[in-house]
Amino acid sequence: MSMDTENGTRWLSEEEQRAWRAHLDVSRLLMHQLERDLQPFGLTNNDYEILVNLSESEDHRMRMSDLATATLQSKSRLSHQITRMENAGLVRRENCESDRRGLYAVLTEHGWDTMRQVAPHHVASVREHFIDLLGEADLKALYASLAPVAQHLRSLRGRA
Amino acid sequence: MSMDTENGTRWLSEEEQRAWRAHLDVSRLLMHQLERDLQPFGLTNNDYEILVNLSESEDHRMRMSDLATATLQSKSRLSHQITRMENAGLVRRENCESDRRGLYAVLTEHGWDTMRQVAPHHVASVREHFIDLLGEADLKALYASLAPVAQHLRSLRGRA
DNA sequence: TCCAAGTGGTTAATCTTTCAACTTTCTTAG
DNA sequence: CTAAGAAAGTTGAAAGATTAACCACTTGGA
Repeated sequence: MSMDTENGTRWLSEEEQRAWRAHLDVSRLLMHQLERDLQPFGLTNNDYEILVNLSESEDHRMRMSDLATATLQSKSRLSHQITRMENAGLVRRENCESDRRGLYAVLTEHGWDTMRQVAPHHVASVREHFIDLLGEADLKALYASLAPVAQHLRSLRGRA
Repeated sequence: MSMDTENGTRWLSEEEQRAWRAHLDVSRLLMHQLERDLQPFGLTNNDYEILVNLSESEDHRMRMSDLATATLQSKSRLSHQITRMENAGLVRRENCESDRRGLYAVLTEHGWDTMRQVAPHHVASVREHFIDLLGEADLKALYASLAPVAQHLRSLRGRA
């Protein structure tokens, strides 16, 4: 059982380094590229993700908290974000009958139209820069590897 | 040759979606977690990455542009970032003899000490939340899959 | 019933990132 | 040798993100 140790630290092996850096680089470069591909439509990655979530929800609406959780943002950040999108006419806030503290973020007509127009381009972008560069076996393996990692990280999310 | 098409768009299959979302989730959750693990040392991921780059460079120094390229940041962002780190005493700017437009970012004593203190914790963090959750085969496969993607994306980086 | 603690969400202040404009120095075509 | 353009870097303002404090409503006991 090797320790690769000097003062007790297990540094990364060559191979581990390479995998780690590849993941890091891809994740940053990819976000950057997707952002650029959305730019012509006047949307950011963040905008788009929210549109997706609302589009896929019952009645095109979601409680602010749920949306925050789904998109991994803080309440505060989401609140600002929704304000901007509201100003852009993509969503509107609506209050919640059953819990008067609560609010829904609701897709507007314009938001829905935008979504329908942009989605195909976005998918194409994801394909071009990621999915289509991987074989089917790669995709399977990738998912199998990363799903547990995501699981682990999500469990840590609720904090200590 | 399936097209999975409706109006010509090749939507993602179940399997593709899953892989894609896994990658997305891991990359965001992971950055978030690493950031949190650096917090006790008063560093951000950004700070840390710059310290790493400088630490690994000849003479603990790097030209601003090279550092910007290496860390995938804009010149402007790096400039601000270095200013902050300069105020924190981690780096200093030094001008370049051979090209009088140029500047070096140089690690200070304090920057180097900080690096030596923090690195072991950071590596532990990377292991705990990523590397050690993957088998050796996973790591190999991951690298093999992602390296070409990174390559592709880097080639697009120089802009249109 | 009442109130203490918890939830849902916003707001203001602060920090970071982006965008566009600018200065200085270098390079190169003529 | 010189002028035009490119490269290196900075700057200030505007946009976005984070933090902490806050208000309004709910809930779960005593």
